Order: sequence, then structure tokens, then C-alpha cells
Amino acid sequence: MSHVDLILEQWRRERPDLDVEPMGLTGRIKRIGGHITREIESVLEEHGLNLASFDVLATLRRAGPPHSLSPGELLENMMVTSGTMTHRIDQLERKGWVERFQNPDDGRGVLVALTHEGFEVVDRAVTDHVDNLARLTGGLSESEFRRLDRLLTRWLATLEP
Amino acid sequence: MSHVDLILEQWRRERPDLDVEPMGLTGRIKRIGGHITREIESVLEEHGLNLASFDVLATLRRAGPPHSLSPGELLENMMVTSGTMTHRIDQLERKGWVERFQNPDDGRGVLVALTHEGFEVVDRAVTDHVDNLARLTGGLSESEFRRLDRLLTRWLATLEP
DNA sequence: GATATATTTCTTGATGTCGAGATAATTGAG
DNA sequence: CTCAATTATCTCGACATCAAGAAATATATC
Repeated sequence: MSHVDLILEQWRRERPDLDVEPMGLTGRIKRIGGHITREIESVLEEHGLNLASFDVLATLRRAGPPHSLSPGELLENMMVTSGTMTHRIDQLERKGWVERFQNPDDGRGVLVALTHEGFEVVDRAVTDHVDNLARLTGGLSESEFRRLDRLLTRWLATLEP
Repeated sequence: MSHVDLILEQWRRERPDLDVEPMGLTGRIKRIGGHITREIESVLEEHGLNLASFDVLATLRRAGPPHSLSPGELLENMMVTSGTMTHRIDQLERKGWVERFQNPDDGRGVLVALTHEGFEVVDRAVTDHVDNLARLTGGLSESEFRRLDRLLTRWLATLEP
């Protein structure tokens, strides 16, 4: 009996009027999310990264050459505020993994670009990262994996209209 | 094409050597988690609660009479540290929704109990909360819901041995 | 062209969390 | 019984995040 099922059982006893099935589904999502976040962070730590830094570097890396985006474009890809993004870029700039340039086409804006070192760090990190994700999803059979992926895609589509 | 699929496509182009399927699955989990967290928080806010406070009150509530647990027992149910738990209890105590007692059986420990007001707040909040969760999962058919729940349970079991 | 409105990025203050260590009481080995 | 080890909780400092708003520039309307 999992942690989540225990919670549902308690609610059923204390509040039999409630339909707790949706709570089970969302609880499992959040619990799985918590586990994989912790595991991911422990692998990234070996590369001197946290999840926040990796998110930024990876977004620049996978955007392709010239590996530069504005803070606003980076924002669109992550669920954080602009203040948080400023802080993340500051941090990466101090480490020498990204650089800020003035945007030549818009005096208000800047561009954030991967440095050579930043490129190498994120390229090494992402290799370990995908291995780690393969391990974390490795307990599922291929068929389970596919069915789960399809159902999550379905659900996500209803949440991101 | 969803946000997650876009990311996978970029990685496939930039790093064709990587197997990005697991990244898709975990990305969808985290993205769904982000959405439902935000939606949940906005409903709890109407009751003067944040997710942290609700977690504590709800744990006490569903534990059944006398609705009291030690900080250590509360810790076991949540993925947080002891310092965080102290802070959460402080906050709820200031609001008058829980009280601390000295544990009569163990001089080192305390017990945290719901007040009458705290009981009423959490009982009202959880009613709205489950309605909200039903809405958030309402885009899935009954069959999809059941299959998804079963697959998530499977996966969670492999992560919580 | 002048002026109001948008947009882009950064700043600031508040809050929640963690991690390491302090404090106090209990437990167990001799 | 005594003292070391363990356990339960709290304190403190650091850090990531958010929300609101400031500053600078761009865009649109007249």
C-alpha cells in the first residue's frame, strides 16, 4: 500500500462524502514529480549545476546556433517569473557559462548566449541526465511506457488548451 | 504540438545521439504537476491557505480524532525538512488553527493539534479542493482516468520500493 | 513630430525551503 | 546508576522564488 493510497483511505474514513479518486491521481503525479526532481538534482550536482541553471543552459543549447536567446524568450520556456530569470542569468554569468549582450535590434533588450565553457558543461550534463531519466523510467515495460506517455499527453492537452 | 514535444524535437535535431523518450515522459509529469499546483493554490488561497499550510491541516484532519500528531509524524507524511515543519507549525499557530502541547509521554516532544477553527477551515477547504481536482482531471474519460491511475501506481511502486 | 501606451528587463522586499548545528530529553550499555 | 549515543524539535543563515513596481526603450495614435 503506497503512501498515496494510505492518504486516500484516511480521507474515505473521515470524509466519506468526498470523491477522493481525483486526489489519488494528482497525488501520484506530485509524488512521482518529487522523486524524479530529487534524483535529477543529484545527477546535475555532479556537474556543478542545479535544476534552475540546467534549465537555462539546456534551453540555450537545444535552441541551436548561435545559442543565444533573450531573457523573455527563456521565460516562455520555463514556468518562472522575470525576476527569477534575472537571478538565474546572473548566477550563470558569474560562473562564466553565459554572457549578456545588448540586443542590436532592440535597445530595451539583451541577449543571453552560451559561452564555450557553458556549452561543454551542458553537453556533458545532458548526456548523464538522459541516462538518469532512462533509469528512472526503466521500471516500466515498453508497452506501459508508451501507454503512459500517451495518456499524459492527452491530459496535458486538456490543461494547456 | 505541445510545449514538451517542441523541446524533444529541438533535442533530436541538436543531439540526435540522445534517446529523448524518457525526457518526454518526465517532462509531461513535471509540466502537469506545475499546472495542477498553481490551480490548487489558487483555490486554497480563497480559504486563506497556501499548499504548505493546507498539507499540515489536512494531515491532522484525516488522521481522525483527536486530530493531533507530533511534528515528527507530520514530517513522515510530507517531503520537507524539520526546519520547514517548525516554520509551518509556527505560521498555523499564529493564525490560531493549530496548538502545540507538550507530549505527556516524551519530554523531548510536542504534539500539534487542530483547533476548532482550524478544523472548520480545513474541512471547508478540502471540499472545494476535491471539487477543483475533479475539474482538473475532468478532461479525461473514465476509462482514461482509470488506466492512467493504474500506470502511475505502477510507476510509483518502482520508485518507492 | 509629440505624447501616451507597450514592452523588456531589472530591483526590491517578503516568503518558503533547506542544511547544519544547538538544545533538551530519552534510551541503552556497562 | 552513570554516561555516551540517540532522538525530537528548534534556531539560524543562505538561497530560490514570487509579486509589484521602476527604468529604459519601442510603438502607435493623433
